[in-house]
This record gives sequence, C-alpha cells and structure tokens, in this order.
Amino acid sequence: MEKKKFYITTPIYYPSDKLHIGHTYCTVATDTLARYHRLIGEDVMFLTGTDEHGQKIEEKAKEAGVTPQEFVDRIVDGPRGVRDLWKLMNISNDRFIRTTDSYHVKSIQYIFRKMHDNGDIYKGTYKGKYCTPCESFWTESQLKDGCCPDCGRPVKDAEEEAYFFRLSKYADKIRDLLENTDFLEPRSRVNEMVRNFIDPGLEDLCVSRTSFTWGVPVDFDPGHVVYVWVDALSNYITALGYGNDRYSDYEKGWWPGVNIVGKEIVRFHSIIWPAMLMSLGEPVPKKCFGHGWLLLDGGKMSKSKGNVVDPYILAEQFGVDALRFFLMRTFPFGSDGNFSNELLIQTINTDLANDLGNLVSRTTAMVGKYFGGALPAGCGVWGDTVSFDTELKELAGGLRARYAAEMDHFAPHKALEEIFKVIQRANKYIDENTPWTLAKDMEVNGARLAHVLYNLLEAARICGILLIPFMPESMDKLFAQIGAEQRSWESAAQWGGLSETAVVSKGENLFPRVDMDKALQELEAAVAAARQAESGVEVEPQLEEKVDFDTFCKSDFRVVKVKACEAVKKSEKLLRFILDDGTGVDRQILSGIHKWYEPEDLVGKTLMAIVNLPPRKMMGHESNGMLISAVHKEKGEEALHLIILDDAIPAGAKLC
RNA sequence: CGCGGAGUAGAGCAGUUGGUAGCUCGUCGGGCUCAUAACCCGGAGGUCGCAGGUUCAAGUCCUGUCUCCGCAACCA
Repeated sequence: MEKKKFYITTPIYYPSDKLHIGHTYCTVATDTLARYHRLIGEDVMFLTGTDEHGQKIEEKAKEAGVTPQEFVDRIVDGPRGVRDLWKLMNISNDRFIRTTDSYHVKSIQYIFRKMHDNGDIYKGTYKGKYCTPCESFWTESQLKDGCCPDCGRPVKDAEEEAYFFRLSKYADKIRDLLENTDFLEPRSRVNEMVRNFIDPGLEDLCVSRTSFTWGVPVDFDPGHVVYVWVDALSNYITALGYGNDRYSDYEKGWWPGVNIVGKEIVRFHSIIWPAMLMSLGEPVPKKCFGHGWLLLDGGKMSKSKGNVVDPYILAEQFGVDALRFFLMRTFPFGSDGNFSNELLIQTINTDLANDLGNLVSRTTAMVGKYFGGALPAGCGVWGDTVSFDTELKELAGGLRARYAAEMDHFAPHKALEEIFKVIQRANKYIDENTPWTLAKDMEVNGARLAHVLYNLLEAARICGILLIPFMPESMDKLFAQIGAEQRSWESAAQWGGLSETAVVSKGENLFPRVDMDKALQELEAAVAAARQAESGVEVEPQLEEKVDFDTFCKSDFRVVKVKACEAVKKSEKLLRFILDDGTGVDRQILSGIHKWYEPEDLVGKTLMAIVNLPPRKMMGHESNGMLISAVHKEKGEEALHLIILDDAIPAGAKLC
C-alpha cells in the first residue's frame, strides 16, 4: 500500500538581512512537524527556501556595490547564511527553493500568463506616491511626515502602468473558505482576516511593477516584472514541478500541502494565495497555520531596535537540540511568546538537565552499578500488582495517543507537556521504589530491583521515541545509553518494547546543567564579538593609566578654520594646512590624512587642533600642532575622521 | 466609535466545549542519597484589570470601562 503523502512548507524568507531567531522558530517548528509525520510512517516532503526578488534587495545590493544575484547568493549560500543556519539547526528539508532558480522563474511566467489568459490578470494603472530621487513608489502609510521614508524629501502623486489580479472576484469563495472550513488556524486568525480585509471589500491586487527590474520579467510585456505575490506564493507549487520540467511531484499528488507561516503573512497566505490557486483551477492548501511571534521585552524584534537574537550564538552556546526544544516547549504555537535568555537557560535546566537528563543518568548509573550494565532476563515482568508500576505503565502506555492528538492539532508545546508528565512520574517512581535500599539485599530484592530499573528504561525509551522530532541527535544518544534498539512509532504505544537484556551504558550527560550567571555573561560577550565581526569595527582599548587633571589642562586645544590646504609634494600622506587659529597669525600644520581627504574638500572647514605641541619638521615643512581625528579599524583597515565642528564656532575658541 | 491580541500568586506563563484555579522559577519546611548541588513530598502566596449581567454554577458567555501591545493594504 502506498504511504500517505504529507507536504509541509515554511514561508520562503526574504534574504535582505541575516535571519534571526524568529525565522528559526518557524523553521524548527515546521521541521518538527515534518519529522513527526515521518515518524508516524507518512511519506513526507518538506520545503523551505528564499524569496529573493524585489526592490529592497535591489537597493541593498546597490548599497553593497554588488549585483542583486551576488547579494542574495552571499546571504543564502555564504558563510553563516540561510543554508548554513538550517544545516546547523538540523533542519530536514527535502527541498530548498530560491525564487531566482531558473525553473521557478519559468513557472512564474507560465502562471502569470495563464492567469492573464483566463482574464484574472488585467492591465491597469497603479497610483501611488513617488519619490523621484529614489525612483521609488510609496504608499500613503509608508510616508514619514508626508515625505519619502528613505531620503526624507517630498513625494508627488504618480502613476504607472501595472497588471492587476482580480482578487475581488474571489471574495465570496475566500470568505466561505475562511469561515466554513478549518483551512486557517488558529481559529482566532479567521476573525482578523474576515473583519479586516474581506468585510471592507477585497480590492484587486497590483501584481507587476515597472519601477524596478529585479524580478521575474513578464515575458509578454517587457518592462514589467512580476511583483512579489505571484512570484513568492507560487513557490509552494513550483517546487513540486508545477509549470516546469525540473520536478514532477505536483502530478504525483503531493499538492495540496500544509503552509506554516508567521502571523504577519497570514493575510497573504489565507486570502491571496487561495485566490490565486482558484484562478489557476488548482486545489487550495490543506491548511494554513499562522504561528505567533517571539517578542523581546514584550515588543517586536527588529533590526532598528537592535534587539534581534542571533540563533547561531544560542545554538553554539547551548546546543542545537536544547535550542530546538526550548522553542517548541516554551511558547504556545499560535500565540506570541516572550523570548529571553534567562527563560531559555531555565528551561534547559529544568526540563532537560534536571528532569530528562537526570532521569537517564540516574537510571543508567544504577543498571551499571547494580547489574554491571545489563539486566537479567525476565526483568520485564513482575508477578504482583504494584500500584507504582501500574501508574507508570499506564501513563507511559497512553502517552503516544495523547501526544499524537496534540501534534495533529499543531500543538507541539502540549505534546511536550504530556511527555514531561511521564518523565516526572518516572523520577517520582524512583523515589517510591528506593532502588538503593533494594540493592542492599540482592538475594531477596534483586529481581524486584531489576524490574524497577527495567520500567524506568522503558519509560525513557517511549519518551525518547516521541522526542525524536524535537531533538533527533540527542535521542540517538539516549537510545545508545539505554540500549534501545526498538525505536519505532508502533513500539511507542506498547509497554515492553525494550529488550530485557539491553546493554545499558552510562554515557556523557545528555544535557548538562547551565550555570545561569556564567552563561549570560558568555552570551553577552559572544553577542558583542559577533556585532564587531559583522560591522568589522575595531577600536583601541581604553587606557588603564589615569592622567592627572593638571597634565590634561596643559594641552591647549583650539578651534581652527582651514584657510588653505594642499597636498605636500612627493608625499603620499601629508596635507599642508594653513589655519586661522584666532590669533591673526596663520598657523601651519601638517597632517598625514591624504588617504582619507582631498585638500579641496577641507577648505573652509572648522576643525580642532592642539596648538602647543613643539614644532616639528616634516618633508621640509614645519608643523605647529596637530589636527584631531577619530580613528578606528574597519575590517582590518584603518579608518579616520577629522573632528569637524560647527562653522558657527569662532576660530581660536578654547576647548576644555 | 478602524481591526485584533493581552491584562490570572513576587516574576514568567497554562487554562479546548462554563462545574473545586494550574505549571516553571523564587520562597518556607520536610524526605532521600541512585543521579547532572540534581530527585521526591508538603506549606505560604491569587477578590483570575475594573463594573454590571446571564446561569444552580463564569477566569471561561454577554454588556460597559480602564491599561498595555501588535496591525492598518500592495510592506516578504
């Protein structure tokens, strides 16, 4: 019999910047679901990727002085880029789509044409606010004080020819989809969509632009590029081969799939995307699940706030599985959650180190200590009914069903809660049975002790299987320690899957405890180092030695105005300044800053100089003082900026 | 009256279909020593933002009100 197909996707991320913990959250969640569906025996296709077109990327690339393709290549394929991050996080995606992939481009053109031919895409006029110097269109809401948000200059009404998608035509069908099916989850998002967008009336959607070129060209109308909606959303089917020859999985029944998205893009995925599919005559997705956001200090994470959390740093410090686990365990999937390093560490310590790790540790240690690493045959059964045994077995035996119910409803946090109830019960079971007391008389209690330990190992095995989707690598280690060969989904529903004579070996701690204070400090240092590496900015360390006030006062800093400036002949570095220092007598200073400034740019500037240094000759010219600059290193290169002061300050003013 | 979310023990959060208010950390006390100073038990601590209403019964439904936070359309 053919296995059931399960297709699941993350959004395709926009690589205009490095990805942060929020993207990681979404991808880890999707990965966990994908791994869960593999575990239960389904045939799984898991897609993620990047959305690489658009004006913003075009601009960013221009700033960086590279082509858009080079720019996105660097962020996607470069070191510590998108692919590296998913590799690090142990993401098990089967495919990775980039909207710049040629097969995708081909499909988009096919899709665009198809929707054009069936009358759902028509040519119209896009009206907006235009900033001429930036060559950018803006919406009313994007403007800052009525001006261009980029350059601050005024904008004017303008229009350009553009293609539109008849979104309005599908309003009723979309409303029905949202209100009368469980297509969109969590349910709370339905209200939001309907009341915000459907009720006021759906407008047709602008799906092409002529104001930038970094996109999929409309093949039948040169000058137009396909705007984000059609380009990005279609990735979920082009990656299966819809409209291209690269893959042939669309026909094989992989579509429809499940789209996992962040709440900020639920609108596009629950309204525009199904409408596009309706227009194409294709089935809408099985499900659109909008998860919540990770907030920082109760607010949104953003570059501008400077509070983005770098997943690399966290994974490197605490381990990939611990980070994956934390993300899934702590935040209800579907609502927002407050991220903090303290919470991360606390979760690792409580759940992973104290409860799960310690359970395995103490159990395997006892099997080693009392039985030399293998329990005697027959330890799996115990004649008498002992209430402790029964409780543990029943709780663990029913775990798989409770877990599956939660996972099937996109509630991984609740599934984990169920698992940890069993783990906690198992720890309690140890106290109830006091194995160390039993061990005092092995003749009498040896068999009972073996049974107790077997039950503990078996509980750990069942929990381990169900934790595979969350922490695949750590569970391999766990199984190795408890000697579990039987790791199947089927065996997780039935007590007793562990061989009675499994070889148990106490290995390294699965999850070491984290020292909160120490870890927080290290984290801070790592963040600072990363920030420096990213910007490449290095500054000299501050001097430890103190200078006494009188010595400081002896330095005479003055404001000077540049009357004339020229390069010193035969010198690479030196510039010769004629300065007005307020005394009425010109002062000449030489400064080795030609590398950073051209002489003509400095004439008339108001600068700062120390004027009581002893005169010194350079290249035959006498220098009477020194111009003050700010210096640092950038990516290993020395950088220098003269201290340029307000021209309103008169020459000769003393700085103190 | 643009839309939506949140306001529950000192902190951070859970609470599907209304029926004794839970979890983690912290705190106080006890137990145990196999284990990663971990584990187990117990206590203290909440008028579930505020005010009304429906109901035998409301954190959970309805109305009003205050505070905080997102979003507000072509922006991924």
